[in-house]
Amino acid sequence: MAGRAEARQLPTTSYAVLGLLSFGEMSGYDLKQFADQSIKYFFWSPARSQVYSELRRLTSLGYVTEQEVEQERRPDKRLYRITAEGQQTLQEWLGRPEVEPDIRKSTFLLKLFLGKETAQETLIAQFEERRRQLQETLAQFEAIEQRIAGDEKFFFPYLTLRHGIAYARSSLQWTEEVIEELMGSPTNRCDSQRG
Amino acid sequence: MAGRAEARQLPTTSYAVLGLLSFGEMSGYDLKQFADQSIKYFFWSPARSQVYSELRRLTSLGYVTEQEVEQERRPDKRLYRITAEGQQTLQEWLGRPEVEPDIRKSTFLLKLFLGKETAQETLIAQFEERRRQLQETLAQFEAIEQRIAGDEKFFFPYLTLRHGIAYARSSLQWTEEVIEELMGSPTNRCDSQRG
DNA sequence: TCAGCCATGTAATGGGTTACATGATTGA
DNA sequence: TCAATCATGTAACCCATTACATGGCTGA
Repeated sequence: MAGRAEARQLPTTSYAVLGLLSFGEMSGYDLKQFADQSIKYFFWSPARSQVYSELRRLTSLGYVTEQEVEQERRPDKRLYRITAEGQQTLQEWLGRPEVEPDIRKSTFLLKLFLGKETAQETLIAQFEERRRQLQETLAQFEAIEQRIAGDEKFFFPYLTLRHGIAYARSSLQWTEEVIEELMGSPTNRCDSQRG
Repeated sequence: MAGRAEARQLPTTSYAVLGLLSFGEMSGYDLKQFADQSIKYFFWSPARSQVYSELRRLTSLGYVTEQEVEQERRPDKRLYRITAEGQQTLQEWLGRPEVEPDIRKSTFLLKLFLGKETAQETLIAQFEERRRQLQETLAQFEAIEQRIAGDEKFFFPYLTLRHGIAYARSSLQWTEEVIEELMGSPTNRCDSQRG
């Protein structure tokens, strides 16, 4: 079953799921929660339905096995465990030398790019909201940092966290600089309200 | 035609196209090139086919008009121009107060998160490649900066560029710190080759 | 009583990519 | 001669989201 020859390559998302399962046996529900507390910040926050269909695919490929668990006071669940073949597939992927560039989608920066079409007060208000969000994120990250810093078990997650913190700080600084610039120039460039 | 009542809301990508057209009349081909030199870095690098289908949609909604242009030494082309209704739709979108969080997808950080499954030399090699890419990007950005700094016409694009530069620098610094840490600890944490 | 957690799924839709298709002109 | 640029499109595929569907337990 699942001979490796016909293996058309998997989407990155599949490796993400496989990777999360390398931390231990989980249900689909657990997996979604785990993702939302970790890789969501730099990779992926899956829809519930996708988690379950992804797990079915990995099962059919022989990369994970499922085990039904009956519970009394909770709905029954299925626990998924990575197989040796899954481990091997995961490590092969991790070991590939190419480094793919990041994908980013920032509606905020898109709107800024088109800022000439926007009223200045509106833009400033959006920047202030952005600043608030960044401060919130940064605070969350720093709280997590305190919990896991120095813990060998979370060494690699900790490194990604530090990346997030560095980004939040630098982005925050840029935000504050731009707010000052926008406020310092009283309606100088284009008051483009024509509607 | 295109009464606004039935307007089910557009995907962000449509506003991106509309926004690029607010810089002036263009063909689909031009638009793709423009995107690849600007918003690609923080929002979107479209497939050719998507550009054309997006333009057809905007045309059918009345937000842009197309004009066929015959050329002698080049294939004929269609030039697209934003309409007053398109302008209005764009500005309405730009003016919305909510600030959507960014979406990021970094395969690199995902692999780092799962670093316990990876051989240390492999990880270091990937980091060095990452550093190289970041240096390259940074150099490109700084070259663009020299071209457009101070130009009123590109004030808002310039702000987004500065964001990109700040990010590249901070990310580069983090990268170098981690490389040193990974090299400084000679195979200390988990030599996890079990395959 | 009511929100929120636990737990899993199906169906419909659509955004976006890849592959396929065409073909003239320009410059190395 | 061969690659690159200019220029537009169709068809197939699929990843991913949203909406719909179910239902018991826990704690405020």
